[in-house]
Amino acid sequence: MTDHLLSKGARGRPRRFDPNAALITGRALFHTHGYEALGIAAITEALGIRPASFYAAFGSKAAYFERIAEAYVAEVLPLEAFFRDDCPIVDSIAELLGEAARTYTTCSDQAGCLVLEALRADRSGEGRRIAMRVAQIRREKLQAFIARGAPAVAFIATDVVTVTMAGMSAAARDGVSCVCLEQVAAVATVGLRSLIEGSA
Amino acid sequence: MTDHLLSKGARGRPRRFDPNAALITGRALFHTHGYEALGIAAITEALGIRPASFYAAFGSKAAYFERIAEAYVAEVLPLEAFFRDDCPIVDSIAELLGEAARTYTTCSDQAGCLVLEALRADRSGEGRRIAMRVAQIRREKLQAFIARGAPAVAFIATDVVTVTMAGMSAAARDGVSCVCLEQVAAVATVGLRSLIEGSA
DNA sequence: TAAATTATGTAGCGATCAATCAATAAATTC
DNA sequence: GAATTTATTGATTGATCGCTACATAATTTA
Repeated sequence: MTDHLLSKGARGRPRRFDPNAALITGRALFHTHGYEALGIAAITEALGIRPASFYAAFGSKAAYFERIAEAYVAEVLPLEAFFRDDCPIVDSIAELLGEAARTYTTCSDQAGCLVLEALRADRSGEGRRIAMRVAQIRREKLQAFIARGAPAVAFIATDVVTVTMAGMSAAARDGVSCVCLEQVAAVATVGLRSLIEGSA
Repeated sequence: MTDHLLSKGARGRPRRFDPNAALITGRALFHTHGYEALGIAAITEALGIRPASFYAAFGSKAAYFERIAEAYVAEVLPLEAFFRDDCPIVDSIAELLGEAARTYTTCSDQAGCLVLEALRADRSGEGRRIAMRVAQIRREKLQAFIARGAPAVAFIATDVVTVTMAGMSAAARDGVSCVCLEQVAAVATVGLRSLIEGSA
Protein backbone atom coordinates (compact mmCIF):
# COMPACT_ATOMS: atom_id res chain seq x y z
CA MET A 1 0.00 0.00 0.00
CA THR A 2 2.72 2.41 0.96
CA ASP A 3 5.51 0.67 -0.88
CA HIS A 4 6.06 3.67 -3.07
CA LEU A 5 6.87 5.74 -0.03
CA LEU A 6 9.53 3.47 1.40
CA SER A 7 11.29 2.43 -1.77
CA LYS A 8 14.80 1.15 -1.42
CA GLY A 9 17.57 3.66 -1.03
CA ALA A 10 15.34 6.69 -1.46
CA ARG A 11 17.07 9.54 0.26
CA GLY A 12 15.43 12.68 1.47
CA ARG A 13 11.93 13.22 2.74
CA PRO A 14 9.52 10.65 1.28
CA ARG A 15 6.52 11.60 -0.81
CA ARG A 16 3.17 11.77 0.88
CA PHE A 17 1.31 10.79 -2.31
CA ASP A 18 1.54 8.12 -5.00
CA PRO A 19 2.61 9.58 -8.39
CA ASN A 20 1.08 6.62 -10.23
CA ALA A 21 -2.26 7.16 -8.56
CA ALA A 22 -1.91 10.85 -9.41
CA LEU A 23 -1.60 9.91 -13.09
CA ILE A 24 -4.80 7.86 -12.90
CA THR A 25 -6.64 10.71 -11.23
CA GLY A 26 -5.25 13.20 -13.74
CA ARG A 27 -6.37 11.07 -16.64
CA ALA A 28 -9.96 11.21 -15.44
CA LEU A 29 -9.70 14.94 -14.82
CA PHE A 30 -8.23 15.72 -18.25
CA HIS A 31 -10.77 13.46 -19.92
CA THR A 32 -13.62 15.27 -18.22
CA HIS A 33 -12.46 18.87 -18.44
CA GLY A 34 -9.92 18.98 -21.25
CA TYR A 35 -6.37 20.24 -21.17
CA GLU A 36 -6.85 23.99 -21.11
CA ALA A 37 -9.89 24.02 -18.88
CA LEU A 38 -8.20 21.91 -16.21
CA GLY A 39 -6.10 24.14 -13.99
CA ILE A 40 -3.29 23.32 -11.60
CA ALA A 41 -5.49 24.39 -8.72
CA ALA A 42 -8.12 21.78 -9.60
CA ILE A 43 -5.48 19.10 -10.10
CA THR A 44 -3.70 19.69 -6.81
CA GLU A 45 -6.96 19.94 -4.93
CA ALA A 46 -8.10 16.60 -6.35
CA LEU A 47 -4.76 15.05 -5.45
CA GLY A 48 -4.75 16.57 -1.98
CA ILE A 49 -1.36 18.18 -2.49
CA ARG A 50 0.07 21.67 -2.96
CA PRO A 51 1.26 23.05 -6.32
CA ALA A 52 4.89 22.86 -5.22
CA SER A 53 4.59 19.12 -4.69
CA PHE A 54 2.95 18.68 -8.07
CA TYR A 55 5.75 20.52 -9.87
CA ALA A 56 8.44 18.68 -7.92
CA ALA A 57 6.95 15.38 -9.08
CA PHE A 58 5.89 16.11 -12.65
CA GLY A 59 7.74 19.23 -13.79
CA SER A 60 4.90 20.95 -15.55
CA LYS A 61 1.26 20.60 -16.49
CA ALA A 62 2.30 19.76 -20.04
CA ALA A 63 4.69 17.00 -18.92
CA TYR A 64 2.01 15.61 -16.62
CA PHE A 65 -0.48 15.52 -19.48
CA GLU A 66 2.05 14.00 -21.84
CA ARG A 67 2.63 11.01 -19.56
CA ILE A 68 -1.12 10.57 -19.15
CA ALA A 69 -1.81 10.78 -22.88
CA GLU A 70 0.89 8.27 -23.74
CA ALA A 71 -0.40 5.81 -21.15
CA TYR A 72 -3.90 6.35 -22.51
CA VAL A 73 -3.16 5.44 -26.13
CA ALA A 74 -1.18 2.42 -25.02
CA GLU A 75 -4.18 1.10 -23.11
CA VAL A 76 -7.32 2.32 -24.87
CA LEU A 77 -8.18 0.81 -28.28
CA PRO A 78 -4.68 -0.64 -28.79
CA LEU A 79 -4.25 -1.22 -32.51
CA GLU A 80 -2.26 -4.42 -32.02
CA ALA A 81 -5.32 -6.05 -30.53
CA PHE A 82 -7.42 -5.40 -33.62
CA PHE A 83 -5.07 -6.00 -36.54
CA ARG A 84 -4.01 -9.62 -36.90
CA ASP A 85 -2.77 -11.22 -40.07
CA ASP A 86 -5.32 -14.06 -40.00
CA CYS A 87 -8.16 -11.57 -40.31
CA PRO A 88 -9.32 -9.48 -43.30
CA ILE A 89 -8.27 -5.88 -42.87
CA VAL A 90 -11.78 -4.57 -43.21
CA ASP A 91 -12.97 -6.83 -40.42
CA SER A 92 -10.24 -5.48 -38.17
CA ILE A 93 -11.32 -1.96 -38.96
CA ALA A 94 -14.96 -2.84 -38.34
CA GLU A 95 -14.02 -4.19 -34.92
CA LEU A 96 -11.95 -1.11 -34.16
CA LEU A 97 -14.72 1.31 -35.10
CA GLY A 98 -17.34 -0.68 -33.23
CA GLU A 99 -15.21 -0.86 -30.12
CA ALA A 100 -14.52 2.87 -30.42
CA ALA A 101 -18.27 3.51 -30.41
CA ARG A 102 -18.55 1.60 -27.15
CA THR A 103 -15.41 2.99 -25.56
CA TYR A 104 -16.29 6.59 -26.36
CA THR A 105 -19.66 6.27 -24.66
CA THR A 106 -18.86 4.19 -21.60
CA CYS A 107 -18.78 7.14 -19.23
CA SER A 108 -20.92 10.16 -20.01
CA ASP A 109 -18.64 12.68 -18.33
CA GLN A 110 -15.56 11.22 -19.99
CA ALA A 111 -16.99 10.74 -23.46
CA GLY A 112 -14.86 10.59 -26.58
CA CYS A 113 -11.13 10.03 -26.92
CA LEU A 114 -8.90 11.78 -24.42
CA VAL A 115 -6.29 12.57 -27.05
CA LEU A 116 -8.58 13.52 -29.93
CA GLU A 117 -10.64 15.85 -27.78
CA ALA A 118 -7.52 17.47 -26.35
CA LEU A 119 -6.32 17.90 -29.92
CA ARG A 120 -9.49 19.76 -30.82
CA ALA A 121 -9.67 21.81 -27.65
CA ASP A 122 -6.30 23.47 -28.06
CA ARG A 123 -5.56 25.65 -31.01
CA SER A 124 -1.93 26.39 -30.48
CA GLY A 125 -0.94 25.55 -26.93
CA GLU A 126 1.28 22.89 -25.48
CA GLY A 127 -1.68 20.55 -25.07
CA ARG A 128 -2.23 20.52 -28.81
CA ARG A 129 1.45 19.90 -29.53
CA ILE A 130 1.44 16.86 -27.29
CA ALA A 131 -1.90 15.49 -28.50
CA MET A 132 -0.83 16.08 -32.10
CA ARG A 133 2.35 14.06 -31.67
CA VAL A 134 0.60 11.19 -29.91
CA ALA A 135 -2.19 11.13 -32.50
CA GLN A 136 0.28 11.26 -35.38
CA ILE A 137 2.25 8.28 -34.08
CA ARG A 138 -0.99 6.36 -33.78
CA ARG A 139 -2.03 7.34 -37.28
CA GLU A 140 1.21 6.06 -38.76
CA LYS A 141 0.84 2.79 -36.91
CA LEU A 142 -2.71 2.43 -38.19
CA GLN A 143 -1.62 3.11 -41.76
CA ALA A 144 1.11 0.49 -41.50
CA PHE A 145 -1.40 -2.08 -40.31
CA ILE A 146 -3.84 -1.29 -43.12
CA ALA A 147 -1.04 -1.33 -45.68
CA ARG A 148 -0.37 -4.97 -44.87
CA GLY A 149 -3.78 -5.96 -46.17
CA ALA A 150 -4.65 -3.18 -48.59
CA PRO A 151 -1.50 -1.34 -49.67
CA ALA A 152 -3.09 0.38 -52.67
CA VAL A 153 -5.66 2.25 -50.59
CA ALA A 154 -3.91 2.35 -47.23
CA PHE A 155 -3.56 6.11 -47.18
CA ILE A 156 -7.14 6.97 -48.02
CA ALA A 157 -8.50 4.17 -45.82
CA THR A 158 -6.45 5.53 -42.94
CA ASP A 159 -7.94 8.96 -43.53
CA VAL A 160 -11.43 7.50 -43.51
CA VAL A 161 -10.81 5.71 -40.21
CA THR A 162 -9.19 8.78 -38.69
CA VAL A 163 -12.01 11.07 -39.76
CA THR A 164 -14.65 8.61 -38.58
CA MET A 165 -13.07 8.18 -35.17
CA ALA A 166 -12.60 11.92 -34.71
CA GLY A 167 -16.23 12.45 -35.68
CA MET A 168 -17.42 9.70 -33.36
CA SER A 169 -15.39 11.13 -30.50
CA ALA A 170 -16.97 14.52 -31.10
CA ALA A 171 -20.46 13.05 -31.35
CA ALA A 172 -19.96 11.09 -28.14
CA ARG A 173 -18.99 14.33 -26.42
CA ASP A 174 -22.20 15.88 -27.69
CA GLY A 175 -24.29 13.11 -26.18
CA VAL A 176 -24.86 10.73 -29.10
CA SER A 177 -25.63 7.24 -27.78
CA CYS A 178 -23.57 4.08 -28.10
CA VAL A 179 -26.04 2.33 -30.44
CA CYS A 180 -26.13 5.35 -32.75
CA LEU A 181 -22.35 5.39 -32.96
CA GLU A 182 -22.28 1.67 -33.59
CA GLN A 183 -24.61 2.20 -36.54
CA VAL A 184 -22.44 5.02 -37.81
CA ALA A 185 -19.43 2.73 -37.54
CA ALA A 186 -21.29 0.06 -39.51
CA VAL A 187 -22.16 2.49 -42.32
CA ALA A 188 -18.57 3.70 -42.48
CA THR A 189 -17.45 0.10 -42.69
CA VAL A 190 -19.64 -0.46 -45.75
CA GLY A 191 -17.85 2.35 -47.55
CA LEU A 192 -14.47 1.04 -46.45
CA ARG A 193 -15.27 -2.48 -47.59
CA SER A 194 -16.16 -1.17 -51.01
CA LEU A 195 -12.94 0.83 -51.12
CA ILE A 196 -10.71 -2.02 -50.02
CA GLU A 197 -12.34 -4.83 -52.00
CA GLY A 198 -12.44 -2.65 -55.09
CA SER A 199 -8.67 -2.32 -54.89
CA ALA A 200 -7.91 -6.02 -54.52
CA MET B 1 -18.24 54.49 -47.05
CA THR B 2 -19.15 56.27 -43.88
CA ASP B 3 -22.89 55.85 -44.23
CA HIS B 4 -23.04 53.87 -41.06
CA LEU B 5 -21.70 56.82 -39.15
CA LEU B 6 -24.22 59.34 -40.33
CA SER B 7 -27.40 57.28 -40.24
CA LYS B 8 -30.65 59.22 -40.08
CA GLY B 9 -31.82 60.48 -36.74
CA ALA B 10 -28.96 58.93 -34.78
CA ARG B 11 -28.54 61.01 -31.69
CA GLY B 12 -25.43 61.19 -29.61
CA ARG B 13 -21.84 60.84 -30.64
CA PRO B 14 -21.49 58.69 -33.75
CA ARG B 15 -19.49 55.46 -33.83
CA ARG B 16 -15.99 55.61 -35.20
CA PHE B 17 -16.14 52.02 -36.47
CA ASP B 18 -18.52 49.87 -38.51
CA PRO B 19 -20.16 47.13 -36.41
CA ASN B 20 -20.84 45.06 -39.52
CA ALA B 21 -17.21 45.18 -40.53
CA ALA B 22 -16.35 44.28 -36.94
CA LEU B 23 -18.45 41.13 -37.30
CA ILE B 24 -16.58 40.15 -40.46
CA THR B 25 -13.26 40.71 -38.76
CA GLY B 26 -14.40 38.81 -35.68
CA ARG B 27 -15.50 35.87 -37.77
CA ALA B 28 -12.00 35.50 -39.21
CA LEU B 29 -10.47 35.89 -35.76
CA PHE B 30 -12.73 33.31 -34.11
CA HIS B 31 -12.22 30.92 -37.02
CA THR B 32 -8.46 31.18 -36.69
CA HIS B 33 -8.04 31.17 -32.92
CA GLY B 34 -11.24 29.63 -31.51
CA TYR B 35 -13.61 31.06 -28.94
CA GLU B 36 -11.66 30.62 -25.74
CA ALA B 37 -8.26 31.41 -27.15
CA LEU B 38 -9.42 34.69 -28.68
CA GLY B 39 -9.35 37.39 -26.03
CA ILE B 40 -11.04 40.76 -25.90
CA ALA B 41 -7.65 42.41 -26.09
CA ALA B 42 -6.89 40.74 -29.43
CA ILE B 43 -10.35 41.57 -30.78
CA THR B 44 -10.25 45.23 -29.85
CA GLU B 45 -6.71 45.60 -31.13
CA ALA B 46 -7.71 44.10 -34.48
CA LEU B 47 -10.72 46.41 -34.64
CA GLY B 48 -8.72 49.44 -33.61
CA ILE B 49 -11.05 50.24 -30.74
CA ARG B 50 -10.99 50.14 -26.94
CA PRO B 51 -12.74 47.44 -24.85
CA ALA B 52 -15.39 49.91 -23.67
CA SER B 53 -16.40 50.59 -27.27
CA PHE B 54 -16.62 46.88 -27.96
CA TYR B 55 -18.88 46.24 -24.99
CA ALA B 56 -21.05 49.26 -25.81
CA ALA B 57 -21.63 47.85 -29.28
CA PHE B 58 -21.93 44.11 -28.68
CA GLY B 59 -22.64 43.61 -24.99
CA SER B 60 -20.31 40.71 -24.37
CA LYS B 61 -17.84 38.39 -26.04
CA ALA B 62 -20.47 35.64 -26.04
CA ALA B 63 -23.10 37.83 -27.71
CA TYR B 64 -20.54 38.95 -30.29
CA PHE B 65 -19.67 35.34 -31.07
CA GLU B 66 -23.32 34.33 -31.21
CA ARG B 67 -24.08 36.87 -33.92
CA ILE B 68 -21.02 35.75 -35.87
CA ALA B 69 -21.86 32.06 -35.56
CA GLU B 70 -25.43 32.56 -36.71
CA ALA B 71 -24.34 34.56 -39.72
CA TYR B 72 -21.77 31.87 -40.50
CA VAL B 73 -24.20 28.94 -40.65
CA ALA B 74 -26.61 30.99 -42.75
CA GLU B 75 -23.90 31.60 -45.32
CA VAL B 76 -21.52 28.64 -45.30
CA LEU B 77 -22.78 25.31 -46.67
CA PRO B 78 -26.46 26.35 -46.55
CA LEU B 79 -28.53 23.17 -46.52
CA GLU B 80 -31.27 24.66 -48.70
CA ALA B 81 -28.80 24.91 -51.56
CA PHE B 82 -28.05 21.19 -51.49
CA PHE B 83 -31.38 19.54 -50.82
CA ARG B 84 -33.88 19.89 -53.67
CA ASP B 85 -36.78 17.60 -54.30
CA ASP B 86 -35.82 16.86 -57.90
CA CYS B 87 -32.61 15.26 -56.75
CA PRO B 88 -31.98 11.90 -55.00
CA ILE B 89 -31.23 12.45 -51.35
CA VAL B 90 -27.95 10.63 -51.50
CA ASP B 91 -26.76 12.86 -54.31
CA SER B 92 -27.57 15.92 -52.24
CA ILE B 93 -25.56 14.49 -49.36
CA ALA B 94 -22.69 13.65 -51.68
CA GLU B 95 -22.66 17.25 -52.90
CA LEU B 96 -22.81 18.55 -49.34
CA LEU B 97 -19.92 16.39 -48.13
CA GLY B 98 -17.83 17.19 -51.18
CA GLU B 99 -18.41 20.90 -50.79
CA ALA B 100 -17.59 20.62 -47.10
CA ALA B 101 -14.26 19.06 -48.01
CA ARG B 102 -13.48 22.06 -50.20
CA THR B 103 -14.88 24.68 -47.84
CA TYR B 104 -13.02 23.33 -44.82
CA THR B 105 -9.69 23.54 -46.65
CA THR B 106 -9.96 26.82 -48.53
CA CYS B 107 -7.90 28.79 -46.03
CA SER B 108 -5.22 26.99 -44.06
CA ASP B 109 -5.43 29.25 -41.04
CA GLN B 110 -9.22 29.09 -40.95
CA ALA B 111 -9.61 25.38 -41.63
CA GLY B 112 -12.67 23.42 -40.60
CA CYS B 113 -16.08 24.66 -39.59
CA LEU B 114 -16.21 27.71 -37.34
CA VAL B 115 -19.10 26.30 -35.30
CA LEU B 116 -17.97 22.68 -35.07
CA GLU B 117 -14.47 23.65 -33.98
CA ALA B 118 -15.84 26.08 -31.39
CA LEU B 119 -18.06 23.28 -30.17
CA ARG B 120 -15.06 21.05 -29.66
CA ALA B 121 -12.82 23.69 -28.17
CA ASP B 122 -15.09 24.58 -25.27
CA ARG B 123 -16.00 22.02 -22.68
CA SER B 124 -18.47 23.91 -20.60
CA GLY B 125 -18.21 27.61 -21.34
CA GLU B 126 -20.53 30.02 -23.05
CA GLY B 127 -18.89 29.38 -26.39
CA ARG B 128 -19.91 25.75 -26.26
CA ARG B 129 -23.49 26.61 -25.27
CA ILE B 130 -23.82 28.88 -28.30
CA ALA B 131 -22.13 26.53 -30.75
CA MET B 132 -24.19 23.64 -29.42
CA ARG B 133 -27.45 25.46 -30.05
CA VAL B 134 -26.46 26.58 -33.54
CA ALA B 135 -25.23 23.09 -34.44
CA GLN B 136 -28.37 21.46 -33.05
CA ILE B 137 -30.66 23.66 -35.13
CA ARG B 138 -28.66 22.77 -38.18
CA ARG B 139 -28.78 19.09 -37.36
CA GLU B 140 -32.57 19.14 -37.09
CA LYS B 141 -32.85 20.92 -40.39
CA LEU B 142 -30.58 18.36 -42.01
CA GLN B 143 -32.60 15.49 -40.59
CA ALA B 144 -35.83 17.01 -41.92
CA PHE B 145 -34.32 17.27 -45.40
CA ILE B 146 -33.11 13.68 -45.35
CA ALA B 147 -36.45 12.45 -44.02
CA ARG B 148 -38.16 13.74 -47.15
CA GLY B 149 -36.23 11.26 -49.27
CA ALA B 150 -35.37 8.49 -46.84
CA PRO B 151 -37.64 8.64 -43.78
CA ALA B 152 -36.84 5.14 -42.53
CA VAL B 153 -33.16 5.85 -42.09
CA ALA B 154 -33.22 9.63 -41.64
CA PHE B 155 -31.97 9.54 -38.05
CA ILE B 156 -29.01 7.26 -38.62
CA ALA B 157 -28.15 8.92 -41.92
CA THR B 158 -28.13 12.29 -40.17
CA ASP B 159 -25.76 10.89 -37.58
CA VAL B 160 -23.48 9.61 -40.30
CA VAL B 161 -23.39 12.99 -42.03
CA THR B 162 -22.88 14.80 -38.74
CA VAL B 163 -20.06 12.51 -37.66
CA THR B 164 -18.41 12.70 -41.08
CA MET B 165 -18.52 16.49 -41.19
CA ALA B 166 -17.22 16.82 -37.63
CA GLY B 167 -14.40 14.43 -38.50
CA MET B 168 -13.63 16.27 -41.73
CA SER B 169 -13.55 19.59 -39.91
CA ALA B 170 -11.13 18.15 -37.38
CA ALA B 171 -8.97 16.61 -40.08
CA ALA B 172 -8.88 19.89 -42.00
CA ARG B 173 -7.68 21.61 -38.83
CA ASP B 174 -4.93 19.04 -38.56
CA GLY B 175 -3.73 19.77 -42.08
CA VAL B 176 -5.38 17.06 -44.19
CA SER B 177 -5.63 18.22 -47.80
CA CYS B 178 -8.71 18.99 -49.84
CA VAL B 179 -8.32 16.00 -52.17
CA CYS B 180 -7.95 13.63 -49.23
CA LEU B 181 -11.12 14.95 -47.65
CA GLU B 182 -12.96 14.68 -50.96
CA GLN B 183 -11.98 11.01 -51.11
CA VAL B 184 -13.14 10.53 -47.54
CA ALA B 185 -16.44 12.15 -48.46
CA ALA B 186 -16.77 9.80 -51.43
CA VAL B 187 -16.18 6.72 -49.27
CA ALA B 188 -18.72 7.93 -46.72
CA THR B 189 -21.19 8.46 -49.54
CA VAL B 190 -20.84 4.84 -50.60
CA GLY B 191 -21.89 3.70 -47.16
CA LEU B 192 -24.76 6.17 -47.11
CA ARG B 193 -25.97 5.07 -50.53
CA SER B 194 -26.07 1.50 -49.33
CA LEU B 195 -27.95 2.54 -46.22
CA ILE B 196 -30.51 4.67 -48.05
CA GLU B 197 -31.08 2.42 -51.05
CA GLY B 198 -31.37 -0.60 -48.79
CA SER B 199 -34.25 1.09 -47.02
CA ALA B 200 -36.21 2.00 -50.13
C1' DT C 1 24.93 13.35 15.95
C1' DA C 2 26.07 16.02 11.62
C1' DA C 3 25.63 16.56 6.78
C1' DA C 4 23.27 15.81 2.72
C1' DT C 5 19.10 15.18 0.25
C1' DT C 6 14.38 15.52 -0.98
C1' DA C 7 9.48 16.87 -0.19
C1' DT C 8 6.43 19.82 1.99
C1' DG C 9 3.65 24.15 3.29
C1' DT C 10 3.11 29.08 2.77
C1' DA C 11 2.96 32.73 0.10
C1' DG C 12 3.03 35.07 -3.94
C1' DC C 13 5.07 36.02 -8.68
C1' DG C 14 3.79 38.42 -13.31
C1' DA C 15 0.58 37.77 -16.88
C1' DT C 16 -3.84 37.50 -18.69
C1' DC C 17 -8.81 37.02 -18.51
C1' DA C 18 -13.69 39.30 -19.36
C1' DA C 19 -15.71 43.28 -18.07
C1' DT C 20 -16.49 48.15 -16.06
C1' DC C 21 -16.13 52.99 -14.17
C1' DA C 22 -15.62 57.83 -14.48
C1' DA C 23 -14.59 61.49 -17.33
C1' DT C 24 -14.66 63.46 -21.85
C1' DA C 25 -16.01 64.25 -26.71
C1' DA C 26 -19.24 64.70 -30.42
C1' DA C 27 -23.46 64.55 -32.23
C1' DT C 28 -28.87 65.87 -32.05
C1' DT C 29 -32.89 68.17 -30.09
C1' DC C 30 -35.01 71.98 -27.85
C1' DG D 1 -26.68 78.38 -26.68
C1' DA D 2 -28.34 74.68 -23.27
C1' DA D 3 -29.83 70.15 -22.46
C1' DT D 4 -29.79 65.48 -23.89
C1' DT D 5 -27.85 61.43 -25.76
C1' DT D 6 -24.41 58.32 -27.12
C1' DA D 7 -19.51 56.85 -27.95
C1' DT D 8 -15.11 57.61 -26.84
C1' DT D 9 -10.64 57.36 -23.94
C1' DG D 10 -7.82 55.76 -20.05
C1' DA D 11 -7.33 53.42 -16.03
C1' DT D 12 -8.75 49.55 -13.57
C1' DT D 13 -11.17 45.68 -11.17
C1' DG D 14 -11.17 41.07 -9.14
C1' DA D 15 -10.30 36.48 -10.60
C1' DT D 16 -7.56 33.02 -12.43
C1' DC D 17 -3.65 31.25 -15.02
C1' DG D 18 0.91 28.30 -14.74
C1' DC D 19 4.56 28.38 -11.92
C1' DT D 20 8.19 29.29 -8.22
C1' DA D 21 11.07 31.18 -4.09
C1' DC D 22 11.82 30.26 0.48
C1' DA D 23 11.95 28.21 4.72
C1' DT D 24 10.87 23.95 7.12
C1' DA D 25 10.16 18.97 7.80
C1' DA D 26 11.55 14.26 7.24
C1' DT D 27 14.40 10.94 5.67
C1' DT D 28 19.25 8.59 4.49
C1' DT D 29 24.24 8.45 4.67
C1' DA D 30 28.59 9.24 7.04
